[in-house]
Amino acid sequence: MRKKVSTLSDMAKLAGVSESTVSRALSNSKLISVKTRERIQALAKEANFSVNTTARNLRLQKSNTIAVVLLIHSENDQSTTDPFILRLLGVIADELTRIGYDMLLASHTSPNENALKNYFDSKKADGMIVFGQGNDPALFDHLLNNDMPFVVWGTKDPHQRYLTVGTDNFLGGKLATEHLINQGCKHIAYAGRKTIETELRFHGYQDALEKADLPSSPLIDIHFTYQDGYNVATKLLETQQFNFDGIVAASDTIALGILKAFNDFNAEKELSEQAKPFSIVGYDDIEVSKFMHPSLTTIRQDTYEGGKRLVELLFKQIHKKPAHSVELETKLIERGSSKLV
Amino acid sequence: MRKKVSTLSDMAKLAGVSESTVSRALSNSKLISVKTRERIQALAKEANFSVNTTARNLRLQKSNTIAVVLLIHSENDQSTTDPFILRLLGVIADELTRIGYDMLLASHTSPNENALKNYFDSKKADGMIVFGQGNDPALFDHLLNNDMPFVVWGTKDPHQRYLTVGTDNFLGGKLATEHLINQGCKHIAYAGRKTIETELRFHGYQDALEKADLPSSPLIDIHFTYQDGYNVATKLLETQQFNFDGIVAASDTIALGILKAFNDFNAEKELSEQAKPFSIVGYDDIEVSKFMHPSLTTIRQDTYEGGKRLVELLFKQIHKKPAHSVELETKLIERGSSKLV
DNA sequence: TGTTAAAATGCAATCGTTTGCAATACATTC
DNA sequence: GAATGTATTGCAAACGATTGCATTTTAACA
Repeated sequence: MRKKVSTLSDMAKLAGVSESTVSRALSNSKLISVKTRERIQALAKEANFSVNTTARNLRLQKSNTIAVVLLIHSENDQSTTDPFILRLLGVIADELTRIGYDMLLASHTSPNENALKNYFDSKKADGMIVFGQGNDPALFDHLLNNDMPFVVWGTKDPHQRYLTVGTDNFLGGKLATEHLINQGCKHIAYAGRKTIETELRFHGYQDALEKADLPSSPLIDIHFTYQDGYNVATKLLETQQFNFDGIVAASDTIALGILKAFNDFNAEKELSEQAKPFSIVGYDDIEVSKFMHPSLTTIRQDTYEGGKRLVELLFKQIHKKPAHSVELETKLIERGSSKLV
Repeated sequence: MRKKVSTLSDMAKLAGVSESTVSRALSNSKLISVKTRERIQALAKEANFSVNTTARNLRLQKSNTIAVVLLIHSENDQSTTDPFILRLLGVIADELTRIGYDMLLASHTSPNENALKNYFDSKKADGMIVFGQGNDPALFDHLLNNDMPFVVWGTKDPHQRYLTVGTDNFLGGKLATEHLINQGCKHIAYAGRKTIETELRFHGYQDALEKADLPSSPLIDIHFTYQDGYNVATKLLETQQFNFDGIVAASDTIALGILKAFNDFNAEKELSEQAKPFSIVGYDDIEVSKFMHPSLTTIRQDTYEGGKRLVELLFKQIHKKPAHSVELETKLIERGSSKLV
């Protein structure tokens, strides 16, 4: 095997020209004659040479990398487990790969301004996509003040100065609830948590009930996981506190957990002791929801569209073009789980 | 706002010392007196300074980054959709973050040796974790020959010289099949594809049947998605070719797709026309499998353990320590879906 | 063939760190 | 106070690419 050529200067020697010429030839500059350009490109391919991105980035003062940051706010906030978030990450990865950018994935447990800012200061990333708005509205101010490009997945709020991509959570909560009302449900509960990102879903739920003159129950506090949905619902069932004919779940995972708890519970009971069926609507439309039996009625948050828009919006900022938060279509997907009563 | 200090030289001026001193102080070198060291560190914190990683990496000839590469072999091989892979990615991201490394995520549609090698040549990554062994055994040779550290998720094979982490696919297929046999199934089908990674599952299936003197059917070709499981099964049901009392599915997604097809089919038919129930075992144990009704019997591939081992094994290589492929525990998780007959 | 403009190439500075070595400061001892 | 040794610090050369400007080559024309 020939001595490996790993730098521009190696290539220069190999081709008998200067480093500048090689550099220009490889970037297809028309300063270089077509003949030498092609010759050098062929040579590079043959020698299996590719420029050192680190050096290149240093010189160009950019990183060609987008940081995707998961802000973890509590023990139970397992973003790296959530199928919806994971799917969204997959889409983003595809998008970034497509346009030639690298994706840097990191999760932060106790996020602070500097941790985020550091991605830019240390020139690790040219832009950032953040999951988890959290409860610290000042968290993003540092970034904003130094105009570092970033987008947040989540709810748009007039008070926030940063850009977001997400569905209309108020509308989502409302659509879900209205649907259950139309199905004839009278005692509708809301299962989930009140995070900044999802609080509006709960308000949408309350609003719909109010307009229909139906009572709203206090929120059933459940983390966004299958397991917690299952645990909490099981407890309610066992203590006979599970007396709803409709449930609005803050995520599909929660909804599926609850459904499972219900099925398991009834499976072990005599007919007389069984809990009564109920209708349920989820949120997200993760892929598996369609394949449950009964399939899950839910509010779709289109992951493909969402991922694309996040990237698109981020690059608008990077290129200093005008940009506005986007609200994805917020749509009820009607399936089997809401026809159980 | 004071002029922002963004380089070592800025810091040097600020502190009234040389760049070298700042550099050493920040890396806690004992060459620098404790007093100035602390002073400078405080100053850096206050000025919100952090070293430029790009420059640092160039100088140190490393990237502090691990590339995670998804090799996509066909249109239908949607790794970025697969819940099992996505979950594994989440674990890896957590692990890498924990030890202070960045994770670079990329998918490649038409992988070739150079595309992979390029991550090292261009100094983008110090190591690589690969998903998708594919059908080109020579694909990794370039990497091996230039001893670039990488690990592959998948099946261990004596012919392969590279390191892998994964379950014992032969055993997995066998356990799944034996379990169905023990449940009394007589006509057991295998649903999935024959990729390098999973071919052994099929052989395990065949082996178990052979040992039990039962006939094996030809493989039902299904891509590793819910949807394809659903589509193919539906077609079989409609053409009355669905006459198995047991199915070994090559993934949980396939299994769930099939179950759904079955449920949907029977829901629209008269009792007399309904397809007969069957037992089914999946593969992976994705989280949702536990929350199906009936819950899915499956072969667990522990994602947490798997992710940790991948990272661990990779770093053994990076640090030039002896390393061997690891085979994760391959275990049948018995649940409801295999007691249907 | 000589002159001039245009095309192609090369020189050298720069991006922000780290680190071997040289240089300075300080403390210690006689 | 001189001499020695030890702690601290600074100088300057890398790391590998890009690019404005200077320089050379080529082409074109008289």
